[in-house]
Amino acid sequence: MVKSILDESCILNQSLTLIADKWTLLILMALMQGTKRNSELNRQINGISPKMLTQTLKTLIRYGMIERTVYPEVPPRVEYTLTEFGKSTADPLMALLKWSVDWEEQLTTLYKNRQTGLAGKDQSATK
Amino acid sequence: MVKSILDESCILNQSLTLIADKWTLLILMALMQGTKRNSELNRQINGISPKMLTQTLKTLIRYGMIERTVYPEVPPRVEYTLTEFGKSTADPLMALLKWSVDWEEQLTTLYKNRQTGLAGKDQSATK
DNA sequence: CGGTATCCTAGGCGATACTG
DNA sequence: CAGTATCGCCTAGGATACCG
Repeated sequence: MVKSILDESCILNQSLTLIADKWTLLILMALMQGTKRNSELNRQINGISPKMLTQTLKTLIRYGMIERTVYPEVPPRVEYTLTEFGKSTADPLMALLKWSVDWEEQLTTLYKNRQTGLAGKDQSATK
Repeated sequence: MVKSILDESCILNQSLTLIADKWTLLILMALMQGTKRNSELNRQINGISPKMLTQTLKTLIRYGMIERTVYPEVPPRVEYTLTEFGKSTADPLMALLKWSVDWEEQLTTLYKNRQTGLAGKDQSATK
């Protein structure tokens, strides 16, 4: 009997709307290791653009999931740290990581074969 | 020592690209209860449009996460079931559900206050 | 009922350039 | 180095209407 799942689906819907985002999750995951600077995150998160980094960080600050600390130094230094709320995402995130590793083969294959465009679309323009 | 997280971040990136989608996760979650019909899913998943339902189901079939069964009856009946691969998402999904319930208050507040537009934007047009 | 096809708009997101 | 602002593509995804 898993009826409760559907009862909760509304909450799930909300949480997914808020954080079910690739960059959001990747940033949270990266910060699980501890405080990091903007440039570190930029380097470690494969493929994120500076714009999306800053933007997502700001959102996470609004959410109260991370904290921003500015050090008044000459070469400016800003550090980001997880709050307790942010840290609380560790459980689902680790479960997801484990799953990703367990199914790595399928996932990699799917990733490579994933469609750039849409299902029945003409692919002649596949640059 | 959590270095491995970053080493795996590429796989995480891949899996997130594939399934870190609100509707995808909601559908998987709904099917955890067992086989379901199109209309059932449509009813139980809060706010999904028929188009997104069909589209996401098709993607999940391509991924090999669900199976589609057609019953050649007069009022057509089609059922969707999780494959083993699909079922394997139960762990991360349940962890996420638990987290959502644990932090329900914050999430609901954030959800209500979430911005429709962008950060520093003019909100005079907030319809 | 289940699914497809078309239209159409908001906004995600990269690229680029500029401030402190 | 950290961050903002601007432009512009291009896609997600809702609304609507039509087939088997």
